[in-house]
Formats: sequence, structure tokens, C-alpha cells
Amino acid sequence: MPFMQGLDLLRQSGLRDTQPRRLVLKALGHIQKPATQSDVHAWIARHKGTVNLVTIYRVLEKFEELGLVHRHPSSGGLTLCSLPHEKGHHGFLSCHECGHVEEFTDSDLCRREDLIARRAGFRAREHVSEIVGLCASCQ
Amino acid sequence: MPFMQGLDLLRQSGLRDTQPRRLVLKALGHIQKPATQSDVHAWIARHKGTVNLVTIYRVLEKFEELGLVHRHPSSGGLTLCSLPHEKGHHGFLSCHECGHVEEFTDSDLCRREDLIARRAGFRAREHVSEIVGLCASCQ
DNA sequence: ATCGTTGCAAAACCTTTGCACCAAT
DNA sequence: ATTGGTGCAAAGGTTTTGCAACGAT
Repeated sequence: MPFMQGLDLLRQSGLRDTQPRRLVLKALGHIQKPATQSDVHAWIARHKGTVNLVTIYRVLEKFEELGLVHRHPSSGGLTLCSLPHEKGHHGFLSCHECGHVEEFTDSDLCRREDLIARRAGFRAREHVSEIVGLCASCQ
Repeated sequence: MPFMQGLDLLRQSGLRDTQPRRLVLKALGHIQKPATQSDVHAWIARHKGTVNLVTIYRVLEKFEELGLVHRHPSSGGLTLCSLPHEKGHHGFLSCHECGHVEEFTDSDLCRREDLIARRAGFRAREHVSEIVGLCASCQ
């Protein structure tokens, strides 16, 4: 149950443990692909739950602030963070066939990016990176 | 005139050379930051031009297909491609202070990304990368 | 003359806001 | 009891669509 971590994280952040938040967490945990607010809404409805779409916007906004949910560069969709304890920059691997997404961290990649920035006179603050391709089971 | 390349590219692609397309190209060439369709529309209006917003959506859609315009990962804004001849993956450096954007290519970064993908069982097809920080003149 | 492009109006969508009520602490 | 969270209705904004007219070749 990867999404049980979410509830702990909520409490730690002083947020209340409510039904809508639990359901959104559960939905994201099952969908396992970048999803829109509307996808989450539909998933919950399909599973006999009821959460107002506006609430889903607000819940996901909070989750994103907490770093519990990430927004994907290319699709704009949202997913549960799968590496909630790893420090540093999180990159994404996305399968363009089945939509499967994995996160990764790689310090060599980070260092390289910092170097590129420095050479251009930039002081890097954050990185965004996504690798799109075919996952193991889609090849 | 970096955006004069655009007209050539249009002809090469068999597209017609029209006033709206010229104006959009000119606007992007001057704005030099990630811009929305509405930003481009406003720029043109401010410079005594008239292009319907719907047309701007359609023009930019075409430009993006041609690779003449890029969409930025973090902001979603559009910019003229500044490295239209460089082969391979284009990454972005963006300044979060002034909005200035530069593109870069870096084969070491690409190789590293391919390696990360391979280790996860992915076959990489395309990369998205953006480095957000402070540009030289904003530090 | 042909057919790609554009403008207009409207529809369809997506996201945000205000406010009253509800519920977790 | 307090205060954060939620639902509802409505507003605001963005993007898309259909169709007739226009204009580049």
C-alpha cells in the first residue's frame, strides 16, 4: 500500500484526515499513470465514491505543495510520488505505450545539469527531467 | 533576424506565407520568453496588427509540429526554437527572475539519460529537460 | 480555379471563487 | 467550540469546432 504513506504525511503536516483526501490518495495509488483531476474524479465515481470535482482540485493542489504528488513535464498529469523519502531531484521515466511511469534520482545527471548551467552563467535552482520511451513490458 | 529562418522553413514545408504567420513569428522573435497564445495575440495588437486569437492557436499548433516552436516543460509557454539546425535533444535553461530562456544541447547529458533508461529496462525515445535558475544578469 | 487559411460566433472545457454548511480535532 | 474542509452554484478563462469567406499559389 504505497499510498498509506500519504496519510502519515498528512498528519505530519497538520492536515486533517478526511474522506475525500483518502479517496484521492487511493485513486492515485491505483491509477498509476499521470492522471488529471477529472480522471481521479471519474475513478472515485466508478468505485462508488462521491467527491466533488472542486474538492479534488483543492486536495491535489495541497498534495502537490507537500510534494506528495508530482506533475509530469510532458503530459501535465499528476501521479503519487513513488520516492517520497529520496532526497534531491526526481526525474521521470514514462512509457508512451502504456502510460506507465517510474521516478528516479541520479546524482551524476544532476551534476551534469549543474555544470551545463554554470557554463551558461546560470545558477541552477531546480531541474526537470523526463525520459519518454518504451517500458520493459511494452518492448 | 532569427525569425527569418521561420519563413524559409514554412516554404520548405509547403505551407503558405501569410500575414498572420509572419506576425506570429515576429512576435515570438521579440518576446523572447515563453509566451501563451494570448501573449502573442496581445503583442501583435500592441504593435497595430490584427490577428484573430483562434488563428494564433492554429498557427502555433502548426509551428510546434514543425519544431519551429517549443513548449516549455515547467511553464507550458511557447518560444521560437533558437537552435533550429542543431540535431538531437534540446534542453532549456530558464531564469525564474526575468523569464529569459536559452536552449542547449549536450550529448553527455543525453548519454546519461539513455543509460538511466536502459538500467530501468526502458528504451528511451525522447528526453525533456529544463534547468531553472538565475541567469547571469539576474545574479 | 483550387485549396489551404482565416475570421467569426458559438460550443465545449477547464479551473477558480464566494459562501454557507459540515465535520475533524 | 473552533477552524479547516467540503459542496454547490456561478463566474472566468482557455481551447476547440463548424462554416462561410478570403487569399496565396
